Amino acid sequence: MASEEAKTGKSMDAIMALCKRRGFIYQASEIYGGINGFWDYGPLGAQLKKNLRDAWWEDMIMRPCWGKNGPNGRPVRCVPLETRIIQHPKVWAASGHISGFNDPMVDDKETKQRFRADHLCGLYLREVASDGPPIGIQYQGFINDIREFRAGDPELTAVASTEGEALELLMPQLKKRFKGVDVSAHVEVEHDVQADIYIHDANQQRAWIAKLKMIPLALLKERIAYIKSPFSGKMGHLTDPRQFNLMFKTIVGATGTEDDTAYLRPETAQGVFVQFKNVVDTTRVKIPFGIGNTGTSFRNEVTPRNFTFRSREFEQAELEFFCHPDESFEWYKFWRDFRMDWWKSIGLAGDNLILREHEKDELSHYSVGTSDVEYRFPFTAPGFGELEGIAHRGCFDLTQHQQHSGAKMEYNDTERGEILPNGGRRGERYIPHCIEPAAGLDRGVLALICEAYSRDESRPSPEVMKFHPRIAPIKAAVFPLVAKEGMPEVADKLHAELSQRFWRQGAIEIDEKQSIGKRYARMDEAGCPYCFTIDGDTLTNQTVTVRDRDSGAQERIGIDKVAAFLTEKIGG
RNA sequence: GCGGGCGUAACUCAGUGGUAGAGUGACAGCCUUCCAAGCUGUACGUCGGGGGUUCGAAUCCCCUCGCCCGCUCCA
Repeated sequence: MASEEAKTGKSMDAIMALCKRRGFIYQASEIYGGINGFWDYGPLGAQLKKNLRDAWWEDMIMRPCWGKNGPNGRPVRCVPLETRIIQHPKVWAASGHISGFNDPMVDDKETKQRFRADHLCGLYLREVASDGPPIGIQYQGFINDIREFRAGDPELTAVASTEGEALELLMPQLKKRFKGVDVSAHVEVEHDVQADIYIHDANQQRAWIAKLKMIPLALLKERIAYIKSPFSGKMGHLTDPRQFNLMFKTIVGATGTEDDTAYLRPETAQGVFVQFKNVVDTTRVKIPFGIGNTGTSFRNEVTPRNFTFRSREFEQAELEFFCHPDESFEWYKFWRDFRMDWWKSIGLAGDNLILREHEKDELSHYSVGTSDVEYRFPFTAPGFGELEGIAHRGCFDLTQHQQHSGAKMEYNDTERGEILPNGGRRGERYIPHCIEPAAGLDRGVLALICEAYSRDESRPSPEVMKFHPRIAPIKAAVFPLVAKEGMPEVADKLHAELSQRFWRQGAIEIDEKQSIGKRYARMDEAGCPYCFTIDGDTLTNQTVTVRDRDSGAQERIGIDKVAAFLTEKIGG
């Protein structure tokens, strides 16, 4: 805790206490003891999150990139879409989520590649010296090699779902090792769980050298440190096999059985890919264009922790931006940079926000580029936690769905191809590439809260939530300095006027209870940026004081200028 | 998943076998002409939950749930 504060100046315990006390975030099902990995938003948190979601929607869909041109020199075009949490189970088979997340998985710690533990095949090389048929002298060299390996430890490994596949993958390596010996011709697949591999000497004498087997889970668990990673080729680079059940199962239909199993989506993106063809066919969009989709997703996180950071139910704001393959890298860079600017614009400016380009070996097999927008949360400091990933997904997803569903995902680009005699274009058919800026709204809210939280011991109310005015859940408060001499009536009138004008953006509060200092303090904790106070002078000269949350400074403005002042500060 | 810590009022916490407390906050009233001021009063407790030991459990024991931290992990 102490080190946490030293690094960010902020205590997560204090932030969580404030979130509870002021109604930003509550534990889900708290009166029943809570439920692991789920959190609810209180009134202020719900409004804060709505403001964040609205900001995303406005800046990504309604007026993409604040009206800036894309790398093609034309305005960025995006349309919204709303797809279901529950999709046909085949969607998740096509996307790879079911196979990827329902079986014991092993990761290569170095290359970050993950694979099913039961797909790890290994060649077990035997102790040739102890038994087995004699082998010609010309092979002495590799026999010595073989002796270096202990029986039972897979020497060569591959990831494949059948032995046939594994053999294909491993044979080139075997040939390399047994240079000059024709190994492949003498592979005998005995049955579908293992294969024996032989070599032949010059006299056609056969010698058994290895057994290819799926590595049993028990062995994997016990000897994981001694098994070479099929990716890095090094021992000790594989994690223990672990059961991942990241997909949330559910059953569709009132009388449904296991046969009616469906899944709650782990990401909103697949709904967009699945409807890509419909959007193209029915809305006159032209590539390049984006499809945005916000909504709730579910993952059975292995370790939900760090307040709301890794919740099992969370909301995403994802844009799938489709473009021609040749232009995809330009768009990738464009979106990466814009998304960084966007987070800065709503208050995450400064050293706590970074853009991190993934290393090559960190990338998914289909991605040519991925960046994370990361925030230094108090609980990640001095490190950072991911807010948004901007991924170049290539044509992977559309291709997967084309293969699994049989639906053509090709786009007919009528602005490309050779020029025809009539001046038109022949057109070009291709599966578009996709750039995906995928933001976590709940993580965004948490980052905004952490960034906003500040303590100033010199103030009578030390805790202040310094939200950017655009996302602050309470936009303004109106106070009569004292609850008499006609001030409450003037305050009521101003409050009604401001509410009428700004209700879309957030709450406008009014408060006449207790001392003025206490009322300012309450608003500081809630993150309300501006307080307007009606005092004795108001009654004579029609001015009010505006108190700035962050500085505590006051200025006087005409009561009829308050709405204009707020418009300038909070937009709208 | 492993290890450690914690769980008592809305918040922060005291209470280690004998009548559940304090400060803050909230609410109401008085007062108050700019920063959690003062006075009076009020409300708020499954002591995380369940079981056990005991004449008696917030307190001791067992189980369980939740949160935090470290390791691990985060497609």
